[in-house]
Amino acid sequence: MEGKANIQDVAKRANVSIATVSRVINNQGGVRKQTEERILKAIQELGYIRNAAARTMKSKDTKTIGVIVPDINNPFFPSVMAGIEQKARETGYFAILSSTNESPVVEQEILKNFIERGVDGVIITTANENGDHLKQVHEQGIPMVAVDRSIQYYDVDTVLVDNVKGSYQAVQHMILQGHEKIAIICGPQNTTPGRERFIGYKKALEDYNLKLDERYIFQGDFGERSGYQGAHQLYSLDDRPTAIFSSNNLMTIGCVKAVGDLDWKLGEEISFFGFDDVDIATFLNPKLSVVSRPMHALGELAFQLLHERIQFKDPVPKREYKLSPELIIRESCRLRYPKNSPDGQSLKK
Amino acid sequence: MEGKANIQDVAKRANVSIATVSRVINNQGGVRKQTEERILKAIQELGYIRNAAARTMKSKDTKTIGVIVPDINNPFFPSVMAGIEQKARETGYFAILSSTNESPVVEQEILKNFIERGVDGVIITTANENGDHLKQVHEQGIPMVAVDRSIQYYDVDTVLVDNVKGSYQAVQHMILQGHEKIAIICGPQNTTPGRERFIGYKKALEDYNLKLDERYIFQGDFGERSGYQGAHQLYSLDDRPTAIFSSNNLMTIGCVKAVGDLDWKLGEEISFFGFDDVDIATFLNPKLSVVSRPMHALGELAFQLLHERIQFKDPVPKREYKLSPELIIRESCRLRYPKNSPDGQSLKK
DNA sequence: ATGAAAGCGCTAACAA
DNA sequence: TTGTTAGCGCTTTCAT
Repeated sequence: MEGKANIQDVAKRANVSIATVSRVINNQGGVRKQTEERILKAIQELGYIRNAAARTMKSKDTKTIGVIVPDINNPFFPSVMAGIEQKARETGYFAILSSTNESPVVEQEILKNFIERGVDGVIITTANENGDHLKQVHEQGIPMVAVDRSIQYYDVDTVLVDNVKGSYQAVQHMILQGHEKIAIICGPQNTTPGRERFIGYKKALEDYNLKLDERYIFQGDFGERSGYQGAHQLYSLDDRPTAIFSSNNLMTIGCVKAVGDLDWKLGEEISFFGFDDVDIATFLNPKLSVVSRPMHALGELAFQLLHERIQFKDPVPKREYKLSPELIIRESCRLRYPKNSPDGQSLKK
Repeated sequence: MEGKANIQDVAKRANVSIATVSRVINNQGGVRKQTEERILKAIQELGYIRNAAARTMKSKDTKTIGVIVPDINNPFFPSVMAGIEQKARETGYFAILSSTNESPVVEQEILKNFIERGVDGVIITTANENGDHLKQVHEQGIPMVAVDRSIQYYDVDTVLVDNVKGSYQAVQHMILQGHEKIAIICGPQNTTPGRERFIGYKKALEDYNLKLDERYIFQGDFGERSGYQGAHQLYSLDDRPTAIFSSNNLMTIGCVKAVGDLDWKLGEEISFFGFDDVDIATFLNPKLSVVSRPMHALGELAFQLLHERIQFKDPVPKREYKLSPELIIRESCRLRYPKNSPDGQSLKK
């Protein structure tokens, strides 16, 4: 039983033809009970496992989907992946995962590899929103859905988080707490999340008649270090902000670290709101308030859309979903003027 | 160029035979420059991508390895995976990843799927150290290496972290700081890491002539909740410990949370050492001292061993590596008796 | 330097 | 109910 038994071997041992063996392997019925048992036994004894490559050559589909994420070390993605995998498994699909390390070149390679392997579809958070390199997938007629980052030049189903809404609500919350000098630590403006979270911030200020103050806008890069620098820079201002909104998890960590190092009293001298929940949020005193994204749901929905595309190849027009993030109000954003503006509503436009 | 061009199409368009096309695809040389260019052009125009399934049927190997981890949401695994992936890519291999959610049943399915796909090897952190279900891999002659958790009934190359050493050193450090009442929050004793970390603890106590005190041993399950409960239970003791060693990251988080809730002064009334570094470690005051595992190196080594097995099918005897963890001394473990025992050495056996 | 042809292991249409 | 057989797309001798 060492090595590789094939369908022939099984057929021989069970004294039937390979066609019959194939029938029982695929549960197609139409095989006498007795025969089936004999075959099953042979399979058992031989330790036979069917060769997917050979199968794929005939039946075309692989029941496999490819998943590409940019950074496996960012906890956001494993969570999304878990959602995808679960749904996939339930539906009889198998997900193969790969991480690009934010490199478009690597992404290209992986994509090609996926195509070679004949994946039935791909779910991707691209490292290059431009999307030229995704053309090949399109051309091979392989369904695709984008998660968290949209794709510019191709119409693909997309599942996003409503970044604008999330940051709008966070900033709104701060405003209603009485804050007027609200700073933002931005993400890169050439990424969708970076741009959108900034837009939400601006919109909230505008809606409440607060003017945008350049001094309170720090341009970060989604990395921890830039969050740290951001807090330092804001602290160095003569007229310091009373609240900070950080655009992602890593910058939140850096920012909070800096606030601690500066002995800037969190929740008292400086209120805080972050985009994306982080482990440390509940360990700090006060606990961090954050915008939380529905990661698992994102993954589930992505798979669902993909699966529909795989089943019905009809050219349904592109669909785009925006899931709402949730505000988790903890303790890091406190009333600015507890005496003067008890409900904050007085500020409302 | 829509759909699926195959080698035939390319051959036709370039006015050559499929054999010649195959030669250029695989860089086998022996093709006139001019012809090659014509073929390359045809490939380009047709958007041809070779069919891996068909290729595998002939040439046997897939240049693919399968990686199985138990919990993709535990940050330890993505780090290990990153190490594997990097090394694999460098070597021309492709890694497909899958997570079992600690379910032996799912693990079984994934394994079968990997075999069907003809992976050249598998790297696994099994959800079931018993290993019976790994027999099939063995029988198919597919090389395998175990990471972080060993496998009982089969001889496979194994890459572990020296858990005993790590916890020994951590506890030793506490002892040298003057602590005598040192508690441990254990992991499950039916897992290698759980057992070994407990052994290191016991050994350290023994070497320094401290007796094991049942009251200071709390049996956890590697989950955050049990860490929380552990700290509570230890706090409830009349004769409280002066130091706690936590056996893994999640329990560390729970434990520290409880210590905070109990207002048990960390670093003063209660010293602390944890196994595995955690994000929150440097956010607490005092900062947490921890045992840190070389995750990336673990992954790299695992791939390297696997690759050797794949290349040289000779039955080299099983190899087992234990990488040393590192002590990261921060601030959570302080001198117990700064006056009486300035260097702690006096305690030494 | 190039081509013809034999399979790899499987599925599915057609026969019996 | 079961068997025969024609490929799927590719790699790889063996000829030419």
